Amino acid sequence: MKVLSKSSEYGLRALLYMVGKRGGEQEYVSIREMSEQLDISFHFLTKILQSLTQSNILASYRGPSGGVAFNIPPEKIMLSDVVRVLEGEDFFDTCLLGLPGCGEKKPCPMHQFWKEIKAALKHEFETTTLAQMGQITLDSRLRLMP
Amino acid sequence: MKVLSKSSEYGLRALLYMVGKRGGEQEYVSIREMSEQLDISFHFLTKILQSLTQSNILASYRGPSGGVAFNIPPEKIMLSDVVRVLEGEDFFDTCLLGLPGCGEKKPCPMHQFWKEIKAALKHEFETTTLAQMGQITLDSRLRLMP
DNA sequence: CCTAATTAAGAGTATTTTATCTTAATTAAA
DNA sequence: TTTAATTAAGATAAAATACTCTTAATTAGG
Ligand code: SF4
Ligand code: SF4
Repeated sequence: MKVLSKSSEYGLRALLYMVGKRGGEQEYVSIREMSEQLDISFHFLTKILQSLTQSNILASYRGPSGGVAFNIPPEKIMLSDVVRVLEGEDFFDTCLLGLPGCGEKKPCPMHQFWKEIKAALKHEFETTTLAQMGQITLDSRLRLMP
Repeated sequence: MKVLSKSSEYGLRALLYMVGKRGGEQEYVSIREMSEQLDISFHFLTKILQSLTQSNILASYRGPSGGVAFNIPPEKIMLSDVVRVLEGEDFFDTCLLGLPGCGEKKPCPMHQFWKEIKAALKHEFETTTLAQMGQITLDSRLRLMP
């Protein structure tokens, strides 16, 4: 059961790395550094973070000692914000069986159940911030989980 | 959020078609017929059903008026049985962030939540039978949902 | 026995996702 | 002002998934 694409996975890992890193404030974090620390393809990660920059979740700065930084404090960035950018707007609105147009009229026996699961997932993503995720996450997970 | 692969989607749709079809008993249903009625590639569907046959969920019969039939009554086939065959054994055992080895030691803030969601999903799939799904499903869904 | 209808099996193709490579633009610092 | 470090952007390639084609095996019925 693959919930998130590699893009989201890598994107989140990078964002969590950034949360863990910023001791004082808004310093630009090098994408190269992150790609090496997290063992993610540099160019791939660059693109992922680019789209987060274009969505104004991150700000970027080119040139030596450039990188990306939070454009919004991570206490205010919900996981759903990230996922919506990287997975698409309809991420929380799919049919369990992969069929289009979840029909309320004559639902299958899983419809109600799936509806609830989706709502729970959505709610959790919409109420969990990057900062919360970051609390425990940095080296205990990001580096050690292959 | 793509939960099931196309294989599972098509496989389930075919199985539900079969549930809806059998008026009396165990007649072999032609794969060609199903592929046309459900608008699924014949050869692709053949493979999917082949693996269900190899897993003894279905029985097959070659030659004129051959096809596939339930080897087990659909009242006793759980959705999880089908999904485990078509998606793999570890379908219900993945990490939300796509990282391997769900670690109980220092879990991220979503770990417990995701664990519960997974358990709920698993439970629902393990307690819902094909027959239950079939009750309402046949033409109201299978044909009309593109 | 012969033919047509069917599933089985495996090779081959197409599409999507994931990853890499190349070049351009920007910026700090020597 | 030159150089090196960096992100931006787009082309290309590899891998995974989804789908198609070809051939073989099986079986009912003429
Ligand atoms: S009724 Fe079932 S199959 Fe149809 S859209 Fe709802 S969950 Fe999906
Ligand atoms: S702690 Fe979070 S990221 Fe790690 S395995 Fe559990 S759910 Fe996945």
